[in-house]
Amino acid sequence: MPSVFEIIAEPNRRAILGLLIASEQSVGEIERQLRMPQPAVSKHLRVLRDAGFVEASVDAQRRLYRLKPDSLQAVDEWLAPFRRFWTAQVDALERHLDRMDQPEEKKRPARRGK
Amino acid sequence: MPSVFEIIAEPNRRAILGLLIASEQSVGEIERQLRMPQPAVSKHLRVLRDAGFVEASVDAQRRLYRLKPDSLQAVDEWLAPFRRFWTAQVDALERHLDRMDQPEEKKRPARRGK
DNA sequence: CAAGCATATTCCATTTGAGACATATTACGC
DNA sequence: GCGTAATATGTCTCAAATGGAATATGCTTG
Repeated sequence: MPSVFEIIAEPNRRAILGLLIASEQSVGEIERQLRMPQPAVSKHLRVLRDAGFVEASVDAQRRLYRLKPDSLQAVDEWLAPFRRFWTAQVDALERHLDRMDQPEEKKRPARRGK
Repeated sequence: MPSVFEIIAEPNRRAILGLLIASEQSVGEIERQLRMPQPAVSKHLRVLRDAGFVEASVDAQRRLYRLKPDSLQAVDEWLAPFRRFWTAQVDALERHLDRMDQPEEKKRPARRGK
C-alpha cells in the first residue's frame, strides 16, 4: 500500500487524475486521450482505485472511472505548514507590485481566494 | 532531475523538510533527530538542494540547511483544480454541523481562510 | 602540520516499479 | 453458444533509486 505521495509521483497517474477532473471517463477514453497502451491504463487505475483516489461504476462492458473526493486532501494537509513559507514571499511581492504600477486603482482582485 | 513529486515521495525527505519548518538545522542535528545514518542525510539533502527545496550556509565545519520558499508551490498549484472537489464535501458537512449543534451562535470562524 | 570532527561522495547490493507483450475475463449482440 | 469488444491480470525485463559501509574532503585548533 504505497503512500499518497508515491501514488502521485507517477506522471501518468497524475495525467489520469487530471483527465478525471473534467468528468468520469472509460478506460478506452483515457487510453486514447493519453495515447497509452491499455494495460498500462488499467494498471494505473488499479493503483489509484486501491489507494482510494478513484472509483468505478459498470456500464455494460465499460468501466467508468471518477474521482473520489478527499483522496488528495492528505497532500493538502501535509502541505499546510509549508504554505505560510511562500505566502510571506508572495505577499511581499504583491505589495511591491501594487506600489509600482497603478497606485490609484483598486485593481488586482483576490489572487488566491475562492 | 526528478520532478517535485518524486522528491517528496521519499518519506525521509519529507521528514527532513518537516524538521526545517521549525528552523534551519545542521546535518548532525537532522541525523540525530531522525536517527538516520549521516550519509543518508547528506544524500537526501543533496537531492533536496539540487531540486531547489533547501539551501545551505556554511558555519565553520557545519552546514546549516534551511527551506527555500516557493519550492513546494508547484505541488500546491497542481493541487488547486482538485481542491474544489473535496471542499464541496466539506462545506456540506460544515453546514450540516452548523445546523446541528448551536443553531443560534455565530461560531465556527473561517476554517480555511487565513 | 597533525589530529579530529562534520559533512560529502563513492561503490555495491538490493529492491521496487514501470513498460511491453501475451493472455485471461467478462459482457454484449447475433 | 460464438465471436467480439472492453477491461483486467500475469510475466518478464530493465532502469532507477535507496540503504549501507567505507572512504574522501574540508575546516579548525593546538
